[in-house]
Amino acid sequence: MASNTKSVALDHETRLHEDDHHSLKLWLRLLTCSSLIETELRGALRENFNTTLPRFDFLAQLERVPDGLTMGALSQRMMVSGGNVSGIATQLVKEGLVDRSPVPDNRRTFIVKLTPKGKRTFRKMAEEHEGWVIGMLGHLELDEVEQLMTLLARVKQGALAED
Amino acid sequence: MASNTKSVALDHETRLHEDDHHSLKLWLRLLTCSSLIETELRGALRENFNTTLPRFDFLAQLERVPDGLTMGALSQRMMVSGGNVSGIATQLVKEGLVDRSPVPDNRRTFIVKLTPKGKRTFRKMAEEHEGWVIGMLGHLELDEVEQLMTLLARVKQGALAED
DNA sequence: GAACTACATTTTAAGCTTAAAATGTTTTCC
DNA sequence: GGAAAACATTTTAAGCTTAAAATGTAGTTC
Repeated sequence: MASNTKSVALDHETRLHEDDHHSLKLWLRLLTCSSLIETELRGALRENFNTTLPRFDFLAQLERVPDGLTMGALSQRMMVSGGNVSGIATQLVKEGLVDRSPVPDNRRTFIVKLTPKGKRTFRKMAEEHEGWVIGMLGHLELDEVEQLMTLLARVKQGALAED
Repeated sequence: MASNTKSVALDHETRLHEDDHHSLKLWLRLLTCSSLIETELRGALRENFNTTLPRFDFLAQLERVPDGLTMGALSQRMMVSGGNVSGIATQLVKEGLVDRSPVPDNRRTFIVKLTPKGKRTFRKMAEEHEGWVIGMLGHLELDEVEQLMTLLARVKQGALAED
């Protein structure tokens, strides 16, 4: 017996001091959780589909909006800089998964949308992707998930207010 | 009246469908929260101290351990690849904030530790850093933080089990 | 309508990050 | 003790990411 079930993982939280503020403890636990999940998803996407998380994210946002999105809207939704989206778009267009075309009324803007190939490719990936996420979070009870969603909404609120 | 308090933020969650699995919804809310906080902290570190989050993280881990850490231990705690830590170490050594020296008994390993200058520099940054984090998370009640810590421990557990 | 300002996007330069290969060291195992 | 495996770190190449500058377009204001 005596298998030590206490978590002794080495992660962001290791840097905490006993007397650090609870906000800091919370932040580092949050960061540890998202780092773990992100690393797992990135690896799975690479091994199974030879692609990356930002590319997947890009396609995921577009799949939700059949009429497409402007570069700026996509940048907001992906929570990354405009320049970043620009580069990823260029690649996905070259790979034939995405179409980027000008709009008639405003020559500054471009609309990106999935091509049929992009839709097919994304759907295959999305199915497995969901499975990986459930593999990591599916052990939580439904009421635990609900509590988390509510509490994280409060976190989001506070983080957004800080701008 | 009638100010719409409902969040209409554009973020990772925008890509969700109504009928997506609750695990996926939870993951995207978690990711949105850490993206928001990370972006805020990155910007504040740059504006106030002309430094970056990974550099700060590196120093923070070392400050916790006066005797220093091996490159490998640091890599685990920062949750990034060894090569990544290697590059950051080279910079911080050049800036005089960190000392990287061989250990006598094992010529493969290196121990990194803060220099006095590194300690001073870090402490100045850490104080403000804590303030920024409290600015974003301090509005949560103590019992909300406790619930989050418990629930996120469950998330962490599930994400770790997936290896 | 000319000048100014704001906007949408792309480009650029610098730094972060990873996976994989390379290097050098230590341990294991016959 | 020599070969093979494991280990710790660094290097490399490719891709991600950002802030800031550049480009081109639209709106505003006098």
